Amino acid sequence: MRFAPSPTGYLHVGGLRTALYNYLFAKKNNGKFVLRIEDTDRNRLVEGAVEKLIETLKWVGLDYDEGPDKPGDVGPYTQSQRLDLYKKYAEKLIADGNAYYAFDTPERLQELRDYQYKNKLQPKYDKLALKLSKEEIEEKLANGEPHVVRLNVRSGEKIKLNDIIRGQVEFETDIIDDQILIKSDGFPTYHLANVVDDYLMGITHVIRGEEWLSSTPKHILLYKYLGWELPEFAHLPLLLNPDRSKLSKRQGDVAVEDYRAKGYLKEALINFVALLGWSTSDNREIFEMNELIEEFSLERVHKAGAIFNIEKLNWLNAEHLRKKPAEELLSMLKEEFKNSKYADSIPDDDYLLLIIEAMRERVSFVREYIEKCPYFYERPTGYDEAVIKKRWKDDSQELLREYVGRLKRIENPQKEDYEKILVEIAEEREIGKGRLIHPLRLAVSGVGIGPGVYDLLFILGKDEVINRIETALTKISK
RNA sequence: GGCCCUAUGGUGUAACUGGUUAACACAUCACCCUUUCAAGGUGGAGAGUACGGGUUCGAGUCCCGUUGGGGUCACCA
Repeated sequence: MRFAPSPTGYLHVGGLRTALYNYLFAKKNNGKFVLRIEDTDRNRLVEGAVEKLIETLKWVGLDYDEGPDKPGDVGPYTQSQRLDLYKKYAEKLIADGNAYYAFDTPERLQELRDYQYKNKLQPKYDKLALKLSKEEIEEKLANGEPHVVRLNVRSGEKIKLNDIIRGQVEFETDIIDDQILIKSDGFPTYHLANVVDDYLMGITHVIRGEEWLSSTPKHILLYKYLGWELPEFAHLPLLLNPDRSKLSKRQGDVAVEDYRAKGYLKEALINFVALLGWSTSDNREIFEMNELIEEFSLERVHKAGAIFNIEKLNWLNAEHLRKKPAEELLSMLKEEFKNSKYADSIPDDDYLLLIIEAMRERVSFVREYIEKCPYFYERPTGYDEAVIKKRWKDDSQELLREYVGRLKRIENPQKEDYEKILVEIAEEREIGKGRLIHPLRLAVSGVGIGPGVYDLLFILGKDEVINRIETALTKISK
């Protein structure tokens, strides 16, 4: 198996899914997963793209057995380092009459296309170069005339493809163009390079996006002309924008790096992307990587394109986040703190651990451990007006004073103590606990929502609670 | 436009080789729980399976046609 991206700067989520399916299939079948860099387009090279790609792949946990930075049996893994190989096979194709040199100028090709377009003809190369005599070719080559190598497609044949996902697909060779195999700069095109490499690297299953389906017959022809056995093909459905067009940058984030930066967990991203076009018969939703490996099968990949629905990703993120052990959340949270406004005063571990448990069911992202409960890290800067209006009663002042009074008498109060004194007051005065709970929460946190009050009070601690209530008593009025 | 792929609620999917009122999850709404907010639980609304024919006792599942969507037609991958 292999994942063969071109280094254009970032890893597209569609690419992530392709990589994932390849990875899962390889792991499931005890095969190898190879990373190959397809950098044969010199015009689109992006500085540092390969490193970035590798880093991202590493982050999501798709480790490959062999790749540019992980030498193995079938290297090199970067196409620009395999040029002689492509040349060798191109020459073999030419020698066998299955490919040929062509010397057409871009202008002539453009004119040809314009003519064909105007006359509603199939746009294809007209095989003009095939009329050249052997001597003419020799001479042009000797003169160093710019040239390409084209695939010689005979018309009137049928190419049958048995796609694992789509079943049998047929193409007429008449509509297949004499694809350029070697460009005039000496680099191969994707078609040649990918076939040569897949064969030489022993790739048994080609799993790639559906956008490759229509050029597959060209690849099949190459295998045939080279006398090589065909690999299995599986063309994955595309990932779509909400308007059903191909997933693009214009309508949101498409780079894995973007989602990482936004705080999505790799577990959630992997889980989500796995479910875009694949499912188990019981419709299970939550998977860890090892479970995906266990369950995955190409036969259960859906055929139609899938819309990238961010709401479900958010839900999955919350699910995976909640599953994490406290220790792991702690280190992630501390990392998050470094980039927050509290970077200079990061609370100690014990304190954060309490918050983690109190907030666990209330957050979907790590950063929300900070954003959703700033009152754990600083005193309220104000009090929610709507909550004051709704919860602050005539007796609130007095009740809170009473609460503070009793709290002061307790040495080292535990969570139960905070509850006990509240219940006592409520019972003695024959009022509902809510009469106390809501003003208390407001006084101490400034807002009307959050973890259970007793948790809240206990975490803040006796001194802080007393201090905050006293401050609130001077500030809240109605 | 040619060729190819494709079509189940708003979204992602399920429904063994055709056989009960088309299931699950996300989102949405209501209720319960917790005197908060979440999480959790329960229930509701939401598709008669793009449309039209046909085969069959019976079709989301098979066949034909139509329509919609997508991909591809580069010296890009």
